Amino acid sequence: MTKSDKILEAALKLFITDGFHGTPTSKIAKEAGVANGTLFHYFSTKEILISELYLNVKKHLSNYLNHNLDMCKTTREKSKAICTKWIRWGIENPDKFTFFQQFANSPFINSISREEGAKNFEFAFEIIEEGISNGSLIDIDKYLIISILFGAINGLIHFALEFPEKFDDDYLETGFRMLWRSIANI
Amino acid sequence: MTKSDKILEAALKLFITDGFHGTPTSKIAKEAGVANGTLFHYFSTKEILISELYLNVKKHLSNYLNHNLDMCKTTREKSKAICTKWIRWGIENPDKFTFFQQFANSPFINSISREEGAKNFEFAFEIIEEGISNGSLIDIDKYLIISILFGAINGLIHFALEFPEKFDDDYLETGFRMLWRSIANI
DNA sequence: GTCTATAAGCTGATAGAC
DNA sequence: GTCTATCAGCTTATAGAC
Repeated sequence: MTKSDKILEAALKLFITDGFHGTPTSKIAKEAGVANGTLFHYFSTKEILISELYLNVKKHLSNYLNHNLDMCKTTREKSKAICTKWIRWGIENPDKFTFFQQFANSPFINSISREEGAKNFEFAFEIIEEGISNGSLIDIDKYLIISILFGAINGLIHFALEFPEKFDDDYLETGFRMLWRSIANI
Repeated sequence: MTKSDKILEAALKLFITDGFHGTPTSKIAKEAGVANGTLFHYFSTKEILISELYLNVKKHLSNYLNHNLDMCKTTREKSKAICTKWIRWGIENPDKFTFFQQFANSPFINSISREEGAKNFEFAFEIIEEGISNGSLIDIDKYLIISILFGAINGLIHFALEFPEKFDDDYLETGFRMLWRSIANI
């Protein structure tokens, strides 16, 4: 593990407990086991460190969602794969999930363009588009479908993180059935 | 408007653009048109100021949701009233909504107990319970229903704030129909 | 209650040796 | 690339006059 990775890992851990501004760079360096100056060698400002961490986590999620996705044929299968994987990702990576939510609801997100935000997630939009044109999804704005889906998935992850004993395959089944009923054209 | 209210108003405005730690108390006082010391006369620490603001906003939302709710009879009517009002509240109070989201996803929320978080929203849980027992809602954990609903409503508000021209009565109709289909027992 | 003045402590970032 | 030493500026909070 490179020093750069150690710094990002330490930052993630501290950010979710103390917040962005509440975490001094000195503390990040200490937690990462590197000198203060080393941090600024890799990330010239604190803000750059934060956005690189965000891009990192976003990439990690999109890779996770994309994995083996081409094995699914119908819109429903693809949607199910994405939704359940997303929830799994949240449960398996609670720190990354929390950071993602924190960042998405922080003023930092404004410094990132909408294109950059949607980058690596084009495949999700394509699936929604495909579903609308083949008639399996209701015919409304694809961004609206994504917004609702995204919000509901966050809700499912929040619940499962709060009550871990209730999380199992059944939970994923039930959860997806609820999501699907809200967007399916039936 | 009291000085105390002016301080809270200024804090809300600054927090959503600069973040909690990114907003100095001196700036809040200046924006509110009061002296630095006056701020600490009303709120002995910055943290207390932040949580009081949160309780304030939460109360504002719950009052908004509760208004004339007893005119609704069925579970569906009550649910619809709450969901559409919640979305309206978000559109009419974008600053409060943004602050609420920011706070809910910040480390500050951890200093507040779950009971305190759910306070003033007991009526929503009661409606869900009622719906489950009278068979109009699917029979799953009420906290799960709330989590999904809450997430999806946030998604609907986010979308409407981003594309204000798409927000109208039709939007609320379509939005609620989607939410209802996911939780209704049909 | 409201203000001004102030301090102790911390923060992001730099300089320069190795 | 990595470290130590250091600073200039800002931050929360207090003290005390009015």
